[in-house]
Amino acid sequence: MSPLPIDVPYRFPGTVPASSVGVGHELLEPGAGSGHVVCVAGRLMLTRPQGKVAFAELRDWSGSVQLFAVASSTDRFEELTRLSLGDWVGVTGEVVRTRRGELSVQVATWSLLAQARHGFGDKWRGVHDPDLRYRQREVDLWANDGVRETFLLRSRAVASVRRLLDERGFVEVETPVLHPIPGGALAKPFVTHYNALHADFYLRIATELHLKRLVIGGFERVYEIGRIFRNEGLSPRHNPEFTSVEIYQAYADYTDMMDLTEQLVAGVALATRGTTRLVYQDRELDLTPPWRRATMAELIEETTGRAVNLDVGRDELARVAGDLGVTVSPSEGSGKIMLEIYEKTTEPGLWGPVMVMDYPRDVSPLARDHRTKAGYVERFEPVVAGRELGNAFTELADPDEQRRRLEAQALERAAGDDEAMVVDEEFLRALEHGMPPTGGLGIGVDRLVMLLADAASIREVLLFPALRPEQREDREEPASPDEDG
RNA sequence: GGGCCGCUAGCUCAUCGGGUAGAGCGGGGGACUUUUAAUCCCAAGGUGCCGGGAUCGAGACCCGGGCGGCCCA
Repeated sequence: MSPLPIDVPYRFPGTVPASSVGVGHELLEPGAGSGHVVCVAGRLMLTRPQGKVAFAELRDWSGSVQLFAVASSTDRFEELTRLSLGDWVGVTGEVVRTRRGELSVQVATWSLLAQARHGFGDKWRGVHDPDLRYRQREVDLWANDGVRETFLLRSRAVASVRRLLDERGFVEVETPVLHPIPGGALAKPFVTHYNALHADFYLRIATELHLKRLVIGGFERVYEIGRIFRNEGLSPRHNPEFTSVEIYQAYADYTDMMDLTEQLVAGVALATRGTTRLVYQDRELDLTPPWRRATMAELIEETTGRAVNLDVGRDELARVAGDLGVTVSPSEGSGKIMLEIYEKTTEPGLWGPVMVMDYPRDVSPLARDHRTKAGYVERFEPVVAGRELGNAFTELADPDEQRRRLEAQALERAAGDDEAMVVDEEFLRALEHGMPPTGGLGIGVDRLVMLLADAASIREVLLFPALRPEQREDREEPASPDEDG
């Protein structure tokens, strides 16, 4: 490429959005000028030089507008026609309509704002290689239609979650990401080292325990939107770091959280898509409240025709699991077997939305015993399109019972379950100060956005999804990081 | 970890019953005073992911590895 003399200005003030240029000029006749001079800036995405005139599509965040340049009236015309696709320019000129009727900015003066040394893929087909799209999202955003709209939708979805919760009197907080012991969920953590404390710490696997401590501290309605880290595999539905919103409401139980779930999800759908009746992966999905509510046992029986519940006993559960092709290890108790049967046979086929209620107690160490059903807890998961969108309980507030549950977890951990919880004395001490009856709800923000954006893969809704580090042959291995001197 | 699919020019993709590689776009040069993925002309651009193997001959076939996608664990 012939290097152009670059004299990039420090600022290019006074621009208007490209998509707004035509506003007020709808009646401009083909071939006519408006007398109205505007500044626009963005990238050149198409160029059509024609000798002594030239056309280009200038695209900015808002959309695009055609640039029209004429050798006799455009500053440095020849230089302008030598620009490459992807170059950033700022132009000043009159709003006109060309003879063919295209509303345009007729360039009078212009500045090169940045050069694009690399292309943005095929100008018609963009880039398709998933690795390239995710690794170089800055390219994907320009090359492929719809990508920026997805992330704009995500931004609006998160904003509407905040607005809906704020309207209901919830207070947004931020709690630590680095935890001395992992807690609040059954998951493997990432480990890091805290130099100042000479101790290993864990990236949080949930925000649950700190938020409950805030309820104990008097935050009766509290929530946190934040990044969660789980040291597990990558898949089209899983990214090791993802975003959750966890919500706690004092004096409420899980039925209240079901109401809140419906209202929240439907509200976000309305705010971002204008409707609660969506299409997800070519299938209708109606998020309009109220959603169906059914127990796990009912749903398993609907799907399999078999009675799967804690009353039938472990041996019978294990037998049914075998019949259904679900493998069970000898160490698993009734609750775990029931959950596995549900997850293997029933959940993937639940299109929903449906509130799946009443989980076995021994797989739910933070939820309160069901008020009428022995062995179960008051817990539900909202399930949409065959996967859980969240998780919610009537929270366990009794410190003695919580200690027993955590000690049981610790035994399972000692027996080799590295997703089991550990006893968190700080949390237990907080519970001893008294937590009122409380409902808690967590929603996976990424999965919610997938539904709204009709995205099949979580990577489509994460700007920079987790990827293996890029192999660079032209670069040495990074030296070990220096200790802070 | 297992199965299936893929990896060819900067991008998107072809090619073939094994005979040493093509197009469009982009980038470079040129023509063009109203284009809309402008058009036309010219030239450049490839260790066919890497490494082995059978073959007179492999990008194609076989084996191993790498990376990616999907499915399963």
